[in-house]
Amino acid sequence: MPKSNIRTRFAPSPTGFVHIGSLRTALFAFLFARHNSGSLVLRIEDTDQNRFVEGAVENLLKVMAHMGIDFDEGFYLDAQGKVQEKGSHGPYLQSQRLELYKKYALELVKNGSAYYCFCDEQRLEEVRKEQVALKKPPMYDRCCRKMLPQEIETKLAEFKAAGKTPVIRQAIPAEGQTIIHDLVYGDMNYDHRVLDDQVILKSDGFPTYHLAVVVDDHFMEISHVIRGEEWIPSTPKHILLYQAFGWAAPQFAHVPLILNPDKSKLSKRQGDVAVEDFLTKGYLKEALINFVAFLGWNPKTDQEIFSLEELVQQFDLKKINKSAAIFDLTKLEWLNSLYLRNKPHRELVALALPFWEQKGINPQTYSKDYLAAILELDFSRPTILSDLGERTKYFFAQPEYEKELLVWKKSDQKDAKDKLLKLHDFFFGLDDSKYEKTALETELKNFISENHFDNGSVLWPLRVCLTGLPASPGPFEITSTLFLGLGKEEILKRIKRGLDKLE
RNA sequence: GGCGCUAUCGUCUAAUGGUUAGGACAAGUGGUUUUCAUCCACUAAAUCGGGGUUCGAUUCCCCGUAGCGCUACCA
Repeated sequence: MPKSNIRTRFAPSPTGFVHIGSLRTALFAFLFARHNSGSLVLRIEDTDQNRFVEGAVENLLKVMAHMGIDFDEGFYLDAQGKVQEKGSHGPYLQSQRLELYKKYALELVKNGSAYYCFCDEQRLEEVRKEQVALKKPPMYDRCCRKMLPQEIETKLAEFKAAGKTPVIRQAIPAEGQTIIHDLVYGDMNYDHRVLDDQVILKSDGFPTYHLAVVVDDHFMEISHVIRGEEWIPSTPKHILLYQAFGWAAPQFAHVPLILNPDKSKLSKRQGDVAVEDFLTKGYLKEALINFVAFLGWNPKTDQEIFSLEELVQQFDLKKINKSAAIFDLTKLEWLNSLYLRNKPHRELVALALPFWEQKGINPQTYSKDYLAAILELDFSRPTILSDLGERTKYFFAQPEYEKELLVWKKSDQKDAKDKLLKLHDFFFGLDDSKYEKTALETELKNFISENHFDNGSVLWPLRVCLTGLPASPGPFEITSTLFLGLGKEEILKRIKRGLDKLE
């Protein structure tokens, strides 16, 4: 596929799980790249050594691949499931780019856009305390920025002798302002006086986000930065860094936050935020993608159901809205049930296997046709797959239930027993060829009308002794399906069991 | 505290300088049905407040209010 010059990236930190917000940012970047025939780069921002989680990249790749999001550069999983790197702008792991950051931090020091800071944590803390007490915004007081060249030399030597490394801070211009031209939010103006002299190179030799993101986006030739709204306040610092380097800044598109139902920033604590959690609960990737895409974006039409391909076709940064969206599960559940209902049942079997196994059922011992048939008649019910095992367990084993359940609301125990007896005879005498669903329905309905029975008086007890449940799919389809999987004997056995209960 | 962003039914959102402010989910009611679900029909539900500009503002501007974000050698 011919590529345009549009290059965007997804740059998560390796926290070990994929946050719903991350998924949405990744999705938007992916959609934007694909819609414009651009490239999508995956970069891992592991500059905080304390945060690195083993296996995080592998997990991320797995989840993204499952969701249908793939990257042109960065990392991928090989046939053995091992993490591999690809692309001509690497390395794509920030911890492997340390020399680069250091080099460019020093370049800024040389041209006066950054400076060494020798202040220790204790002093910074005191300054901060004082400022807060005076109700002033807590910012670095730029103490080291005023140092003379000789002082700096002395301090540097002192630090070296003590085996310490000073940090490097960005020197924000004292005056003026920086305007962000955001593709989503429009123009935003920041006065330089409110910008802090941020640390850009830490004493452990790692860069902070601000330096790393600028250096990497520049050298990875990123044309569009798509990231969360929480980054807006530090964007002017990034723009200033680009200027200090003499580099052209990319375009910025900040996307609105996703909120908890209580309107705080979506976080763990308040329920699941990890994509993996939704997947293990049995949410379909299609539903998740569709749902997450509509958090902060919509096509400006009435269409609500979108495949990933359709999203790629219609995606437009201009259609992203500015206000944060609450992450409310009810619509996800609806979407999920919709996708579940529309999914080919044979395809669903593979997805359903683990949920049966959870219930102690071994689905492998049954035919695929039977499993598919079970899903087919269960399909109008579930919103997620996780309760599938519980709901369909009567297809695998005799159900347990109270005898009272056998009695239809408009009938009595004696009648129930009578009907079950007649049903037993009916099924006993029914030819195997008549167990097909529609044929069975015709036969049973004839049987009922010929005998002048009420539908309910017959169908209710039948349904109950087959399922043991107060609510289930219809009796014709259940009987027919049971016949397919467990045979006529099992049906007769369950009716007999109902009769025994009524003795 | 400072800076910034945001503001339409409960939720996701559409629309417009003049409309009965639209759709979807959820809710409620009714129909279909042996049960639940599905399906169908219907109902209720919103422009944060105050000022401007204008013949006319929900829409444009200002102020306020509220919510949120940022304010680390985290990202």
